[in-house]
Amino acid sequence: MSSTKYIKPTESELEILRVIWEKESVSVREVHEELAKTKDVGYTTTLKLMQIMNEKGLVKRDDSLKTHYYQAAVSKEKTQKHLLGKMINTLFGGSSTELVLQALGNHKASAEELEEIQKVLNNLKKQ
Amino acid sequence: MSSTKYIKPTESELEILRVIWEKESVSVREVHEELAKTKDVGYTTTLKLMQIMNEKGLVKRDDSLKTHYYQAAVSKEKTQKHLLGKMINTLFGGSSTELVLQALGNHKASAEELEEIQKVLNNLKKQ
DNA sequence: ACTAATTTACGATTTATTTCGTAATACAAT
DNA sequence: ATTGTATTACGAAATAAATCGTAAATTAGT
Repeated sequence: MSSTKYIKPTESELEILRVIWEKESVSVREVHEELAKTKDVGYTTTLKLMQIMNEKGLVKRDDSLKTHYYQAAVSKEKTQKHLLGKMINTLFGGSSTELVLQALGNHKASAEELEEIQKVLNNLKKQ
Repeated sequence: MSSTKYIKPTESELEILRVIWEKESVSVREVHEELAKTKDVGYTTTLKLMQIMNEKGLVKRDDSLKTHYYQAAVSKEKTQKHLLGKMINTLFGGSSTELVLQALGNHKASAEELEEIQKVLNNLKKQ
């Protein structure tokens, strides 16, 4: 029954989520300041997007004070999982292995990272 | 100089590309037939999208005959690489390892697939 | 040549997303 | 209280993406 239908964040919403995930609770100004570092965008644009995200249920808002504070309502992990799953299906014919091989092939990982992957691999092999 | 600026396919364009990548050369009808299996969409919609994709340079078109034939102008591998890279950056903080771990954790792979991954991993370790 | 069937071209509409201006509101400082 | 400053609310405009109807063109069958 849980009816937790997944809401796919748009590109801009994702940018905002990334900032929010970094902190516990943020004001629009803080998010905007962060976005403005890499992007030329107006304050009210950020505000509007965050309002929309609130309506969609992507974030939660505490409006008890003048300055509203926002928190993520969707976890980074769940979102990653969903979008990754979608990509696997639409772009890698449903094969996570294909994606993993592609990712390993094209981006260099450190020795430590390789060990981490090895561990996960070992665990999977046991089963 | 090659000025091959990467064009990001939209969702619908990607659906079409997937069909085209399967075959060498396809007509709009073939693509549409394929899409219609999973999606309720009109023929002219598919046609229009393919025309747009042609303008964008995502596909090439042979219009020497009445029925036009389309080929992919962007390879599956390059597209995968680009979109994957983008996702790693925007969603996994630039760490391909994080993505790999997430992918391995959430989708079950067969023993053969695990071996394939192991091989790649071994190669990477050597270097 | 005529008709029917299929295809492409064109353009309009709809829907989603992004953007921002202006007004209203709340608070702080004086 | 009045003024200034920062914030939110609202709505509209701009842009991008997806959809489809209708007309024109091409080909095949008769």
